[in-house]
Amino acid sequence: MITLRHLQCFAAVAENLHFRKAAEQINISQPALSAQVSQLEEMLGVLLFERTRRRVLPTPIGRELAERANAILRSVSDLEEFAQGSRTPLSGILRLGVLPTLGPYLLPHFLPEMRRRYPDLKLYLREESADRLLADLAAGQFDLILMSSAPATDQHLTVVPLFREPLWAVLPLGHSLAAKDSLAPADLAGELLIVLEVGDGLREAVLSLCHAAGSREHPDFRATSLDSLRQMVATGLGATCLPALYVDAEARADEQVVVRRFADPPPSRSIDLVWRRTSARSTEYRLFHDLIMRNLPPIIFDAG
Amino acid sequence: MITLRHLQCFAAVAENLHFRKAAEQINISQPALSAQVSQLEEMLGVLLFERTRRRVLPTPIGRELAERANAILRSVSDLEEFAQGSRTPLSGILRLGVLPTLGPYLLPHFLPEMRRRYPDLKLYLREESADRLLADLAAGQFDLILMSSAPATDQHLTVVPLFREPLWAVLPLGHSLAAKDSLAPADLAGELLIVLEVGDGLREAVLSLCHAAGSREHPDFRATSLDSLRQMVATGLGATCLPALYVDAEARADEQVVVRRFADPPPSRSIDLVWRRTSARSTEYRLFHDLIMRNLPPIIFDAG
DNA sequence: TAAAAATACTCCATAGGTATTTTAT
DNA sequence: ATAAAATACCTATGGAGTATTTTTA
Repeated sequence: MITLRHLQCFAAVAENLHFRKAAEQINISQPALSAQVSQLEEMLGVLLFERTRRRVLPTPIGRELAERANAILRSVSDLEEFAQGSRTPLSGILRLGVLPTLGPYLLPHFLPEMRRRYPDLKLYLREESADRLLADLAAGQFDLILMSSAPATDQHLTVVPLFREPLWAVLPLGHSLAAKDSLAPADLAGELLIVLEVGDGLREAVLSLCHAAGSREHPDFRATSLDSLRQMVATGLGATCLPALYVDAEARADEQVVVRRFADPPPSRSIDLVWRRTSARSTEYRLFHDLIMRNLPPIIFDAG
Repeated sequence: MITLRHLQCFAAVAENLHFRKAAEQINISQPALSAQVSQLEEMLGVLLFERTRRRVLPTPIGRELAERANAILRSVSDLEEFAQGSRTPLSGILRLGVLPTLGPYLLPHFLPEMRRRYPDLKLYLREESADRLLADLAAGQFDLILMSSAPATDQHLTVVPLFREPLWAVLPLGHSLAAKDSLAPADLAGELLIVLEVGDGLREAVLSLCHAAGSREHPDFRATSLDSLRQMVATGLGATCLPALYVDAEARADEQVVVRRFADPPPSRSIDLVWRRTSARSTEYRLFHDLIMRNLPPIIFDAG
């Protein structure tokens, strides 16, 4: 079997065109070097050098192979160097999974600082439902996920709470509740609330709010995205609750709907950062956590 | 030191995501495999896999490094394969040195068959003077040279005579000797012959002809290429002798000059194939020799 | 004769094997 | 209890060293 040692010896001789000098260069004895080179020639079935006592010359094949050997040795050095470089925190590739109702509204807040502080980090982003996020994290498709209400008891996971994201009431224009500055849950009594089709923390939070307030899920309409939810409210189908980061980014400027906050404590969903307990780079993920927290807009208050 | 074995073991685990299966794949025991992988992790200072008893997952760095490791292993296989392939005769690179007064007129004769029979041969051609050819052959810049009157006594060289190339007389239009069908050297008595500036067998042959015939080198003009020699004859500066392959290719069709052959035996220069005695591939060079000889035009007669 | 590579030989590092333990579900 | 990887320990291959021989200019 060919070893890197063979290639290293071969390359040294090809460079120095002299066995003794080559041996010195790589700090082995000349006989050891000779042995490696002849062994390589034996294995390849090819004469690599013309040897005369005066000079050592690579054969035509030897020249070609020397180039290839050097390329291989360089690749190995590169690999080592890459591994070395990867030890600097938050560099290399990080595959982050995130909820579709969270990613587009949270990420813009911290990505600028992330790029500034960790320019060597390549963030691969994919949006998935909560179920998929957990499954793909477990399967090794994600390194890290951002989700709502992560299962705190799973022994395989490390779950770090980030914050609670408040919900805001979103009403059609001219709705009677629009007159109030802030709402209590009970104000929603009797309302029909449009909720999301699939659960990602929002549906659950809104439903529990309904339960507390004596309001009901709209029997005919469900939405599959926050944008469509807002559109449906705008067309007067009913009211809904939307998460603060979304409201901040998209809904506040929409003049077709009215946005009202809840009186403290508002309904909210929890947002967590989750990784496999066995994952290396936990310390890096903590840095990631800190970076997100530093960049939260004032609309968010801390986890509790 | 990282070895290919390390990379092979690492790649196998990255592929199988299972130590025992990976060990089977590369025919070693599972503990040996584990040892190699942890040793590699130790050396790189990086965790390559997350190990749980249920599953083995590459870390982000591990994924990147696995790709690199695979690339390296592929390169090594390629190298071996290349060496294997190079054992077919006359394939790969062959650096051929040739005289400027010979190459352009001889090569077209055998290159077609060469390409046909040895399509994998890459012929690197460079034209140099005889001195340079010998020096660069000795220095390993050429694998093989085609020259005239190679030094037969040099112990470092293998010299194989190819053929003798006859010289033809080339005269200005209307020259008195143009009336004769073939010339004897003595016919040139009193003529002024234009000769080449540098020696590559031609100058010497022509000068010895002069000596025998009682003619003289032209005192005012010398040429540095066969084409300029012919031009100078065409402008009436004097007569000259040109080698058969050149005459065949270029001078015969020139209506500005008259070409006349010499009676047997004509003046001629010897053409030899030369390589370093220590060179591998001697048998290939013999094949090269045979191929040239098979493709000589009738104008040439064999070496003797 | 001298300079360089190849050979002879000895030694030891380590890759690899078998048996066993550890670990986590 | 089980499945998988890690650990312990032993063996033997072969890489590397020193001393010497061979080769050829």
